[in-house]
Amino acid sequence: MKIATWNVNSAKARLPLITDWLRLTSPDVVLFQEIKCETAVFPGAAFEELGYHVAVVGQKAYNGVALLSKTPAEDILTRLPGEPEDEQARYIEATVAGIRIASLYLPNGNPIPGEKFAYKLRWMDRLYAHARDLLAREIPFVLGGDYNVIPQDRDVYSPADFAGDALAQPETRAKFRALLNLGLTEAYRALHDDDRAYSFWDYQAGCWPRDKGLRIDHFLLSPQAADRLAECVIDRGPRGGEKASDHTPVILELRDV
DNA sequence: ATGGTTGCTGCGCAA
Repeated sequence: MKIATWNVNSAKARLPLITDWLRLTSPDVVLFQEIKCETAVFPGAAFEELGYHVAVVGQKAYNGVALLSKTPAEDILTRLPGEPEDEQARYIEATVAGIRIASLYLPNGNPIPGEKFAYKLRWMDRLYAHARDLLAREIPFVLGGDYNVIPQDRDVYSPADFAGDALAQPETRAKFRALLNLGLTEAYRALHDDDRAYSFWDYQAGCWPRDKGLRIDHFLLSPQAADRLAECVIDRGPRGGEKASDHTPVILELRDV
């Protein structure tokens, strides 16, 4: 089973690029972040035409996540538990082919200090609690998306430039490590030891042509999902095209059972 | 380079 995650930075602005890529790559499951539209105006029909079932949680202008699947998604959860008053559309999770799969858009958290960083840390605590709950229930799962976390200095072109950034703070990294220490596997790093394996390049200051990127889009796997881990690759192709998102897709391959 | 770009919105904000 091939599962892709992609922060598309507007589903509508990126629609032709996305559909071209789906035809080319044909993932079984696709996780989008930053669709930047309300649920009702998400261009789901364009994906249904390609054979996908579509589950969406959107909001006006900001955030928004979606989960596409070639087989139907069941038991769809549209919010991360733990803070009922949180209205931001950052989490969707469903069962596809017997596995819980989530598309998540973890808060950016800048600037620091401030309410946005506090929200990021709370959100990470909620993700931790939820992952722990799924583990306790022995439910196999894959948590994919834009984590807005630079796990290690090697995952950014210039650690010094990000020393004051929410994506690389010690507290941010500690909470990400805590997730791993629950027994989760970070798919890309489990298989690859290379540097410059970026998934995001800022639009500004020629970051893409200069390869000044960050690795912030990740897949975290439960032990049962990790047993099936076959490959994880970053597809830099879509970042180089016209009207590109600032993120590029990451693709996970799980062996069939 | 106290710069630079993009999307959505509504004449700024988030990334």
